[in-house]
Amino acid sequence: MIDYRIDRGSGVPAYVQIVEQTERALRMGFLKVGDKLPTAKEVVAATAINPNTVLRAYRDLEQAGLVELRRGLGTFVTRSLARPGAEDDSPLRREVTDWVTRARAEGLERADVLAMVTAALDAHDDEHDSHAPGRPPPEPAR
Amino acid sequence: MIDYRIDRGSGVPAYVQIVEQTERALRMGFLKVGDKLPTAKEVVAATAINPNTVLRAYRDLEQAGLVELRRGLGTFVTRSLARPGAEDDSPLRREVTDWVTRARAEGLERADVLAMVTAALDAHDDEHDSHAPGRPPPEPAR
Amino acid sequence: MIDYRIDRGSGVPAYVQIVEQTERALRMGFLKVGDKLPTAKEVVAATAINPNTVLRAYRDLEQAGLVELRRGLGTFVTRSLARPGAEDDSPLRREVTDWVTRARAEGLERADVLAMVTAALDAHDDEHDSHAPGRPPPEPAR
Amino acid sequence: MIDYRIDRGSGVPAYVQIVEQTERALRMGFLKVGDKLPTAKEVVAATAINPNTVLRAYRDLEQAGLVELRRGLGTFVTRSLARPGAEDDSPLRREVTDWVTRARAEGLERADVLAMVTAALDAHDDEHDSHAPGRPPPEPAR
DNA sequence: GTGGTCTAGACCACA
DNA sequence: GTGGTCTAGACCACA
Repeated sequence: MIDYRIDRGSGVPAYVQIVEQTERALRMGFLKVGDKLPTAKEVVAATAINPNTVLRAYRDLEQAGLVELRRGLGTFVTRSLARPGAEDDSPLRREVTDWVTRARAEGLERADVLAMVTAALDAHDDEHDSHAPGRPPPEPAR
Repeated sequence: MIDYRIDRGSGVPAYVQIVEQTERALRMGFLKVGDKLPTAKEVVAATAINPNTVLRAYRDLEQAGLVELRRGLGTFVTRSLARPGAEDDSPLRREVTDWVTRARAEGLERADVLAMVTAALDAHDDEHDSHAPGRPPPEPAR
Repeated sequence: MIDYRIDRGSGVPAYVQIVEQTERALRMGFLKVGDKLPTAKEVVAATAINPNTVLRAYRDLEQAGLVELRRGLGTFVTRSLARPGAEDDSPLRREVTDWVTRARAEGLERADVLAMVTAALDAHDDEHDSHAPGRPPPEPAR
Repeated sequence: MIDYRIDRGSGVPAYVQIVEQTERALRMGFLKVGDKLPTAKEVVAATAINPNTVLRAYRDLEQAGLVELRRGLGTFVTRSLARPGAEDDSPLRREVTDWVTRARAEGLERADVLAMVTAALDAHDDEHDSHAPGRPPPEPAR
């Protein structure tokens, strides 16, 4: 069962953190179609956030077509975001695991690692089609 | 000069996005001590957000000891977060650039790439000291 | 400006009523792209429902791509649902106005009128393609 | 036998949908005094909702004086809502059937048709007695 | 001033 | 028991 962690000091709304963590789990295949998300009550017990906030996140996921809230039953995954290439035993996965291990061993913090990857993504997307999926295009000035 | 990109619709407050992007640039050494941040006016022109929002972010950065707001002059970096190991020409950088290129070539989206790295970080930190810097510790249940 | 009316005894959630009334106004062209919806405060003054409930409705409309919530500014229509054929001066409009007038004159209640139209729609859609847009297909038994 | 269709996703509670559909059938004369409603079991088979939900709706209809629940026998219509003017072969019925056919032929969706009729009703009732039966009076501001 | 998040708590819908 | 709506109120983000 997915284990949400809410970082209360990050400035990112709690419900956004739940949505993001759920989407990541879907992309990684950690959550599959039919899987049950934790009940609001369980999330409350684990994270000390309010059940309304959990439901707000689940509703957003529902409107994104990823889960279904069934009253009296629970919340269930209805769509996968799993990617070929991101499986547990794929070469890319093995490589990144290895790379992260070395980065951490060299003393880099979690934030350093994410900064390096983000920088690599930015550099890549600037060189290629800048409207690659996932990177928000620059906002036009109004 | 750092080029902020605000993703309205991400749910993350605009000022948080500015702070995060600035910190990443500091970690990567893209911004160095003495460098000038864009003026609020320039950011407004580039992102269509309100100058107050930019100043809010700069004040947060100032309180974190990273920049200094000099009235009438601008905002300047006062502390580096650059890491040995994250330099432009370090092996880790070359490897991650290469890895990202291959991941993108295999059709993975930006979000997939970030999900894979986050998963690798989570797995690593769970195996080692789970209170590694940067990863918020689990909240205690109340 | 659109004038919401909440029927508290209908069993239909208040936020759904706001969403439905807004969509109807968009379909009729009563609301156009760029138009401002009433502020939450104004709706509260007019309907005695809670501002959170209004915002819940506006958020749903935003996720449907119909409006944009701009903090500090208000909520604005971003997409029209206006239909050729439904304009104020179209033959269909004139005919239905006339028909409603006669139905009411014969003593039929609002609910009777809606029941007759719904019945006519059901009959029509059963004869033609039953998956015509707007009518939910029968749910498969599980 | 009346054929209930539950639109999950409409935001309208399932039991309200059953009540509304039953009332419409009574207004149209599709259901007459003495007619039997489907058993909860039959509705469950057709709609995949829980029998308790069906019973909840039937109890509401009973309290409205429209049906009677007879233990072991079933649920029976005890009162008609049929209206002169709404019969199958009335001029108003023929006209609305014709009008709906043309509206659909012009590409209008079910929701467009209902929006047009609702707009016509609103316009009519605003001009005449605004407390016409069936339209909820405006809520007084608090 | 306008929208946004979050909470606690009441009550409801559904299984 | 699980999700859903609504409220009042506190505090925040943004213009």
